[in-house]
Amino acid sequence: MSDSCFVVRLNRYLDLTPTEKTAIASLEREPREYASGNTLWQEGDDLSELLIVHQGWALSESRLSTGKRQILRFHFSGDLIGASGIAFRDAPSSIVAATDMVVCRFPRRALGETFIQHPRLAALFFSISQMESIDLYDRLRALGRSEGKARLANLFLSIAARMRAVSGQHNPVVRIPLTQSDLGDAVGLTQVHVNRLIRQMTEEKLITRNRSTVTLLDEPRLIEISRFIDRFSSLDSSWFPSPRG
Amino acid sequence: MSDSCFVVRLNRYLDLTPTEKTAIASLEREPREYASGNTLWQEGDDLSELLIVHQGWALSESRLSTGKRQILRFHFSGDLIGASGIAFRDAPSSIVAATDMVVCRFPRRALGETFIQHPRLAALFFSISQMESIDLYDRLRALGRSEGKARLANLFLSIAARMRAVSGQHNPVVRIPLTQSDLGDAVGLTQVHVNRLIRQMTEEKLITRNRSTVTLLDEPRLIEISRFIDRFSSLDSSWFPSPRG
DNA sequence: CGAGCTTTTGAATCGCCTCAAGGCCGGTGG
DNA sequence: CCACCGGCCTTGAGGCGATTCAAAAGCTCG
Repeated sequence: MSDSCFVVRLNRYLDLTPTEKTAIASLEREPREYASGNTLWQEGDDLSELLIVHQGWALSESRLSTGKRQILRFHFSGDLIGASGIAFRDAPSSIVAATDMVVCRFPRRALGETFIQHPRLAALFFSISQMESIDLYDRLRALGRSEGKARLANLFLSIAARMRAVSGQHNPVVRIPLTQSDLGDAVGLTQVHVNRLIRQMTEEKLITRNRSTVTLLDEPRLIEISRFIDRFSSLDSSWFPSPRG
Repeated sequence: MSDSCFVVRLNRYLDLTPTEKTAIASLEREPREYASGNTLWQEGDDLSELLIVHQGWALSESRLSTGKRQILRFHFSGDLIGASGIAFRDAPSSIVAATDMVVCRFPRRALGETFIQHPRLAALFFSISQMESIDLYDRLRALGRSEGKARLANLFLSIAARMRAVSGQHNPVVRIPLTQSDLGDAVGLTQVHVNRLIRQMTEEKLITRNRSTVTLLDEPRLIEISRFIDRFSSLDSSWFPSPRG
């Protein structure tokens, strides 16, 4: 049996034992497909399952009663979706497919069993969730304390960093299947202003963008503008319990 | 031995067994004191210990190279500080005492042992960290998609909600030992503008503020303005493993 | 009582928003 | 095969929210 995408993802941070791999793989239920634009679940829905992204992109978003939307996070291959709702019964945000997707389901109750049988995996889950918190810190700082151009630069760099961590390649061309509206809702700007900023950044030879690809032309300057810090490179597992089995 | 403040905090979400309580309490090392304004650690410092707030307020902050500051989180009694840095060796943010404080230290390695011995506690740690992620989602939404007055209203309400969850009391007067600069750095506004907004909100009889207390005069309207959602009331532990010992 | 914070207030400016209209491009149906 | 339609992108004009700079007026503590 070939490794599931979740195993591949977790294995990036830790050398999983065969037992651990089997344990994780056995949690994944049959995959399900969603077409681009579909809603996987909505804010407030009751969550009995978590999802693991097999293929495609999803984004979690939340709407204000004014109709405005904030995009909270992007989910790529190997990401666990819904963990942030595990402390509550209800989903804190909606999940929407940004491209066609394949996701595996993962029963929520199974998580408890995993915590007992595989403390090292529990530690890994905990660590990954902390990495995501740090990612949120960085975005908070970007939204709170930097202007439009820097916010966009930060967004492009952080998406690129995550994609590159998965692919292992360092390509200046990044596939970002988002409209200008989406970008705006992610960084707290209007679509119109995103358009103007992208034009400016193009004139300054920082990036180019067409359709769903963004090319990072001048990464050093993008990093300088946005004070981007790449967090996703390594994980400190020195405090983890030792593996079983 | 009386319950440590960390036990009290965790016990709010789960009925801890005596064994679990002992396990947690034994992790806490001798307390240490910090005066208001002191820095407990700085962005980039090597973290070998986590801290638990015994008394007082701390805030985690991060500085841009422009000198601007973003306050990322507030830490109250019972909060675990530094978990977000556990995935890495280095602290992602600085911690500063907002009042005089007493904190207990908690060796990072001990966390691994706890995960083995007490899977239910591991699940609880995981859940609490997810609650904090959701809190970050809410702040991200506030910073990205609402204007100044709503951001401040949101901040005041969320601090009040957390304080009330600890105290069990519902008092309109909330002690918030922060300057206008601090408030600005938390919600992404300048001190000057925070001042003007507070004056407006005072004129509209939404709040009053002097020194380090804020009085919430009209909570329904504050909630309406800011679309505040109180997340910290309950925890879903239905998926937790059963207790040992 | 003075030093050093915090707060208050004004004036000018800028970043971003809203409203609005038009252009592009791909897909669908006649 | 072309006409049309709906999403997306582009661009302009005007306005508002928030910033910067600046200066003065409390507070608090030694």
